Amino acid sequence: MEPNKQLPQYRQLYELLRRHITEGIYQEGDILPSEHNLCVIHKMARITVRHSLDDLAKDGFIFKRKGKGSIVRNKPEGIGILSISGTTTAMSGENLTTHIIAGPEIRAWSSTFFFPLDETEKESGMIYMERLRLIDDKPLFYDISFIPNINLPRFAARKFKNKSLFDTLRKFYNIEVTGGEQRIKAITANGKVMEYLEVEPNTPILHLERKIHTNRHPFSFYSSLYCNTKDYDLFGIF
Amino acid sequence: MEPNKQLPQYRQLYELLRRHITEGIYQEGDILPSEHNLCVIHKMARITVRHSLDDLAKDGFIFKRKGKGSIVRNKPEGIGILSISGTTTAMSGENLTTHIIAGPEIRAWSSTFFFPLDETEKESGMIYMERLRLIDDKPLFYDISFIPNINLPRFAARKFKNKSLFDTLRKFYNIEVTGGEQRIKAITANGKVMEYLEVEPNTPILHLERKIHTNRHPFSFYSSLYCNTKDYDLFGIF
DNA sequence: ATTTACAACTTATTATAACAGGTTATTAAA
DNA sequence: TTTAATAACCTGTTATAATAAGTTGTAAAT
Repeated sequence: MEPNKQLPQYRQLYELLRRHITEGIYQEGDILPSEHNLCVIHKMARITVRHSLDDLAKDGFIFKRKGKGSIVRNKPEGIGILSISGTTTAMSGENLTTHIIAGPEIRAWSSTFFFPLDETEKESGMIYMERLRLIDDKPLFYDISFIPNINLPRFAARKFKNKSLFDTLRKFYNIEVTGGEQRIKAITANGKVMEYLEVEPNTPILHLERKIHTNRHPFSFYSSLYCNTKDYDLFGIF
Repeated sequence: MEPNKQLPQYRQLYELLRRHITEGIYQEGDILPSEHNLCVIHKMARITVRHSLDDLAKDGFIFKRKGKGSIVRNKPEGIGILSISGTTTAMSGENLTTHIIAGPEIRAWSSTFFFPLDETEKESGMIYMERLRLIDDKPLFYDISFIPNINLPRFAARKFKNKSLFDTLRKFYNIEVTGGEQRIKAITANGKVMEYLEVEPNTPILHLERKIHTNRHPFSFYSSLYCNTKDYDLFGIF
């Protein structure tokens, strides 16, 4: 139960290298230490190191060339929200703020929810939260979160301003995001979306409905995200 | 050089299981043979089997539960275009047709291409192709492909009607898609997009710009895809 | 000066092994 | 009958090892 045992080794190395890349210790075009060197440095088996590097590649931080090494990528211009990262960590460099519009508060599920729910989730109700993400004080995301109210003591009382929901879940509840599924479509702005994103009627808006899986089975949470892609694109790696 | 050595073992098993799932040999909720059993059946090491299963999970065909097994997923309603698969294979069950609008023909690159190009790509020109994908005779995708004209003999002469570009590249040129990057935004229909997708002006349309990486470094190809998400969502796993 | 051969790196793939911990069904105890 | 312990399965994680194959720089040969 010691804190460094909380995360599996491959995840620890992933987080370390990712931090070194985002902090600029490794820059674009730099070659990371070879897999063998990483083994020696961190006292890990090669397969463990490779697991970390494969995840870094999957998330777009590096690409690998046989016979050469693992090369740090040019950070994509867009927003990495389509990857596993939450929006806050993906935008670390820029002037991103978060505004709480509603909640967190406990509600009952809507009868027409956008993902199928199991009985446990339905019975427990959910924690509802509406947040607005702004870049340089211009609204960009309007995010509605639905979090099943299962063994999350004091959650509704927490403050989320400028904090990543992902980080909060990890830090206080040991919940790791392991993946998820999403539906994406283009809609036109109206009603609340129009109001919060401060756009004209019928502006095209990206709508994502996401189910986010965690390491605490079968705990998932849900997000309905509206994004004004006029100035920023969403960016993803596959 | 024997044909079954062309693909690495983990890829062969991936393709086999994927085919068995899409063909219905394994159905939703079924549990695949355990990793140990797959080892015995296919004479592979466990780590190789796991590589295959991890890829199947990444692409949304199965999910894994510790202590239980690898469970076949309910096929998502939407379109798995955000995964590594091309559109044709992702939609195998439904009435999907492809209509060639322009090309394939050799052109010069536009000076304002949506991804940065290296010198080799610029010098070689590209193969240009416009295709329309229809489901039940209703246009859904309008896809513009840009393929660097590097060592692809007779490519411009090939017929692509109802054939996946991905499959053609794999079959005739041994080019495997290994991943890619994409930018996503919502736009309003106008001009060609409006015409081909048969929508009213200002209909919201999903626009994807994709760079698709292959096993033949540094060969990538590019696609600009417009999608009418009125009746179908795009679906992705992360 | 140019080419070729080779050594020394790298990642890619595969193999075997072990232990931790979740799930399920059976068995034994209450 | 109900409950608790247990065995037998499963995946998750880590470790060590070996071979194949791509890349690069150096040294030898031309």
